[in-house]
Amino acid sequence: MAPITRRMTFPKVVIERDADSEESSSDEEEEEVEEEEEEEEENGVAKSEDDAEKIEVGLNAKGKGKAPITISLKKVCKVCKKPGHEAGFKGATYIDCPMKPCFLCKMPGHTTMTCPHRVTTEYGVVPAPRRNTRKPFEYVFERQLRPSIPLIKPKYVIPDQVNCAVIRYHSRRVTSLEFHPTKNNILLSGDKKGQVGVWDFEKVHERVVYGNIHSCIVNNMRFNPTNDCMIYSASSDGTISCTDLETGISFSPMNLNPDGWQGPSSWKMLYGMDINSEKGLVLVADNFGFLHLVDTRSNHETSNAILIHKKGSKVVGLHCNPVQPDLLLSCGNDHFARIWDMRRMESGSSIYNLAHRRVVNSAYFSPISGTKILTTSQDNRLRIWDSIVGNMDSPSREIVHSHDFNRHLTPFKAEWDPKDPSESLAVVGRYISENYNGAALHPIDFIDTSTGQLIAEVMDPNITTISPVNKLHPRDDILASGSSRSLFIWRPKEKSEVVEEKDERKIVICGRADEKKRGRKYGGDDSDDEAFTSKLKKTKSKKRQVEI
DNA sequence: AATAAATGATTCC
DNA sequence: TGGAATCCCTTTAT
Repeated sequence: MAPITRRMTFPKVVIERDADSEESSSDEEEEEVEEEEEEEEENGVAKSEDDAEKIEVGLNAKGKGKAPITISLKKVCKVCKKPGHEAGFKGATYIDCPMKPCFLCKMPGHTTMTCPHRVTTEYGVVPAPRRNTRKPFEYVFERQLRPSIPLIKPKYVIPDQVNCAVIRYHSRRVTSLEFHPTKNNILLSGDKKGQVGVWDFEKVHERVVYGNIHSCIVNNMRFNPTNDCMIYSASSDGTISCTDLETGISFSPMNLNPDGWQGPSSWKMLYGMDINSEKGLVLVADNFGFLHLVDTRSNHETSNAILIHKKGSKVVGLHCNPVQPDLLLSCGNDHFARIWDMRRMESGSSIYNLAHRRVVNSAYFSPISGTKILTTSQDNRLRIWDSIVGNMDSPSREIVHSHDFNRHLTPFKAEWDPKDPSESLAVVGRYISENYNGAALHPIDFIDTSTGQLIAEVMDPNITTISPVNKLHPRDDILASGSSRSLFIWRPKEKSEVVEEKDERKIVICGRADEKKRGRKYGGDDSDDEAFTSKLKKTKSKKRQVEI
């Protein structure tokens, strides 16, 4: 092995193993340890006989004259740097550092393994006991107020099997998804690089990627309510683009960086965006706390920007109420979601301010009545705010759920199922992994927000990456998810039951324009690959697989 | 196969 | 107040 040849040139090295000895580890030591880590590599499991052991390595003949270098080699937790335990993957199961608060619920005293909120692998298990603030008379009250509430919850149809996919469709990770408002089989996808994809997932191979619409992250996309062919997109390049999907030709009704790059302190980015069709407005919000309005007819900014969140903070989400066009919901990095009356939009005039403990990744009105709000916060909690039953001082329910990653991944956003008449089903990707039959997978969770129950966790052994971006189809039982650079379409399993052995899922593996041609994992060339299953299974990641 | 980089909120000084 | 340091389950390319 390489280390041996390398050591030939080194002076005599003395490695000291003293896992049990009490000695504060200094930074310099750790640097050195890296150098000789191979000694322990072979077996991740602690070998107790190695403790307090001194190893001499090196060439005595050549090392003569030079002073031996002594290296202290201790088994140390990579998280807290303390000896006695180790955090990290053991096979497909992650072992937490016990010195840190729970990675899931953030409370001290236990790890995710023993967390009362831990999601188990069985469907429908209540993740945790949690307070129910609603008294019985409130339920009666709710029934009187909203007699349309179905008495019996409909049975949820969960799209839980990958039906088709485009692998490596985008050149960077997927950041936003949108279904076409009328054409049932068209999915729009935006990525971190600014590209926008249009995919006909019924005819799996029909796909287009437009690369010249934005220069960086596509944060949000909306169809023009009066013209199905046109989309608006908001990007971190500071522009809104209006693009004709047929031709790919676009123009920018708004550009907040007309003078180009003047440094990070002045560069404006657009995040939250929504369209108010009643008022003919595109609403966008930037990374400095401001809301901007663009008239959809003139395609020009209508008024001055309004400060709606803490000055200098990112406003990541905007949502217009589906029933009351005057109501606007915003959320952002100042740890608040805020409700506004569009008729009186001025700084500080929000009707309600919904407090969170961390950044609020998303806030959505419930899709049918618009009376409930679902928020996703980086404190690992989903919250439901019910304007009819509860007041807006505190959420009517908090659901602990793992989604707190804030770099490298697109932020997680829990979204309502637009088809659920009871307005309770929500979908959200999960960050933390679970050992599923020896593979560490990150499922996509379906949660009944009225009970906090995990209704379903969907996953596929071929998808080893996290799926932070998820969208439920407005009419069909279809889930679209963006995982890293790939797109997946899920349908209910029962619909594909006929083909149990012969898997008919369609996967298209495509390269990208700027990708270097080199040996490909998935074999073949950039052409489509229908018989994906066998190939994918051969190449699927082994890194977190354990022998069973 | 090992590693670095991309990248963003938060904390600390 | 602002810049630097820090941070637990990533993903990708080299």
